[in-house]
Amino acid sequence: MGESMLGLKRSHYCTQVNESLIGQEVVVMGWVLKRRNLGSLIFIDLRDRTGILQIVFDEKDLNANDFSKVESLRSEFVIAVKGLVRNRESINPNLATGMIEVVAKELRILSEAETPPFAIEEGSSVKEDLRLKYRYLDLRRPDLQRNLMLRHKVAQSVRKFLDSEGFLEIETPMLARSTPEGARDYLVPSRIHKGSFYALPQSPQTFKQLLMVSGFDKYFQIVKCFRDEDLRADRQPEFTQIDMELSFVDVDDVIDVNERLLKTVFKEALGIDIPLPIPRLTYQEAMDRFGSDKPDIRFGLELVDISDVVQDCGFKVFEEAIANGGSVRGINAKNCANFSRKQIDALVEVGKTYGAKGIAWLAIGEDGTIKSTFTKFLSEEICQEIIKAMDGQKGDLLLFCADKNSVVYDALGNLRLEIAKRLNLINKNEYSFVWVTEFPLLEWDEEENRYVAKHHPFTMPMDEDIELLNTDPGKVRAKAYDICLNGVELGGGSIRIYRKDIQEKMFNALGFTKEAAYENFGFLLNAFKYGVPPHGGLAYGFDRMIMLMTQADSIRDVIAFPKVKDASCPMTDAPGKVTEQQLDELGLKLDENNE
RNA sequence: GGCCCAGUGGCUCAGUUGGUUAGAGCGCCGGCCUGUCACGCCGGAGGUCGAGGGUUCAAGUCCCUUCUGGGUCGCCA
Repeated sequence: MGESMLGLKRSHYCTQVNESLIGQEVVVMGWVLKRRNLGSLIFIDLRDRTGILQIVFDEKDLNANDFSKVESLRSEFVIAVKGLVRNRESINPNLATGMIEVVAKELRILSEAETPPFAIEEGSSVKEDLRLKYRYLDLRRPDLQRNLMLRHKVAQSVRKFLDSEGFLEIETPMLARSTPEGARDYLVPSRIHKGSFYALPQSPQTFKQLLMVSGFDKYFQIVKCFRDEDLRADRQPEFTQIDMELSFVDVDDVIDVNERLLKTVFKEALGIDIPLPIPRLTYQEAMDRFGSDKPDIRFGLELVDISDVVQDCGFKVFEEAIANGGSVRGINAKNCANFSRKQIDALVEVGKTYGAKGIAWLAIGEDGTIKSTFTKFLSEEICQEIIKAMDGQKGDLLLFCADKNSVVYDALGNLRLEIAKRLNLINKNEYSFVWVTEFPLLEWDEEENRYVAKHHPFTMPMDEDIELLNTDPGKVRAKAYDICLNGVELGGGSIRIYRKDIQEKMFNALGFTKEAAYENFGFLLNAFKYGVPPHGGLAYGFDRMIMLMTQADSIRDVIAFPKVKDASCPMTDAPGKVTEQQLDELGLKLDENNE
């Protein structure tokens, strides 16, 4: 920005103006946040990305022409001010620059502004669609500016740490190949190869493995990924991963470098000290205790398996669930026996949302009397055994789910979160990390009637489970791990298969023929013929990480230009129609319904 | 695709069992004001109550349809 164009050159950001500059001349530039017009004395709060600075315009210091320019100032005008820094007559303790002000000698209106459609101030509750339509204004809000500045800081911290550990940042293609398994791909039609499509990557997974084959040894990338699935508060169709891969490593090596990465980044960006080592739970432990593979361990309310106690209790719902291979588990909502019937029904509804046919409950009154939906089917003795197993005390509310295990975990795991929310058991300022390890390698897909990879088809089974691939694939545990923070899956990864014989067993278990495997992953399988190091890696959801660090309610608050729920952009109106000519060039035709 | 919630001046909201001319705060416009910082004081403009249909003597309010946004389940290896 040359002096010739503006006539002035900025000397300081707003909050760089401080008491050490008193008596000196400064030039500041920014947006008019507020004006307070006292007649022949006008105050302006000037805003830039660093904060707010008060400017004073005194009629007696300026000529009439200049002062009428000051009177014309409105919110969001962009101005340049040259003036002297001085102490304020009355200080404002709520402002970082509240001790001083700039008394203006010269004003340039660089740009006028219409009245914005909503007030640009922190914490104002403006509706989401309006904010996103005028995202460039929304982004002027100090909270969003802070979020994006923290995002920058974290990205730099990650780069610095990984560089110091010998990682190389290498870019991988955005125009890639569609692969089966996993999320729906965003497709990009090829003009040259009519009828063929690129896919935007769901992750750089195969490319980073190929980089290991090439010998790059330690790779990372902060990279956009794309998944054409429905959106959520914490899910966008395009999002950013911190992606990494290392050669000559096993599970503990990947965990070690990532624990140090997290510790460094949280220290540098937030000043928070993460104690190492981060606790670990196996997948099975996480499910049994918390009903979730991304457990929030900031509070108790753990699940208790009472299947042994109730397997012959006489209550059909419980007995049948166990007989069908499921279980009966419960959680003890401490001191919630006084919940109203309506409150309890609401909890039951939560369970039903997650597939439970019902939630049985038992309330132990302060006087020891028991209110329950199901004890009438039980003997007094079994009833007492259940209470004992649940550590039920006077005032407690016990909630039970009986079903196949996946439903029991899901229903109680989410009920646990709901109860914690209602009882305010969660300390918002606590950052509780946990590794979840030993994930199942495969899970049964009811629709496709076959096993599918829980992580991806290149995930290494645990050494002691490899033989099970042939005999009992569902029992095979993988060298796969997730890092969870406060009940959110922050990242995940695995050690990859680098041995041909194991990869063949894996494809076999997945029901892939050799031909199908080569059809989809031939380039990777071919590469593995030429000397592949043992390798593994991990990828973080970068947006989610920033969301947790900023305690934002939505992932949209940490992304500059996010999409709304239907994956469109209210500001640019993307996605949009294209011309006939564009379609012709691509060899595409829309059907009548979509023209 | 299912379910839940919300749409009332520019913004955020109130609006009773359906009942005169639909209100408030902020913002905006004009005037006054030399120490404000949520400046103050005076005056003013601004609404087909998301849209369409229905019930009714009468609809912001009740019913149906639809649109928009948010949340969630399915989905997301």
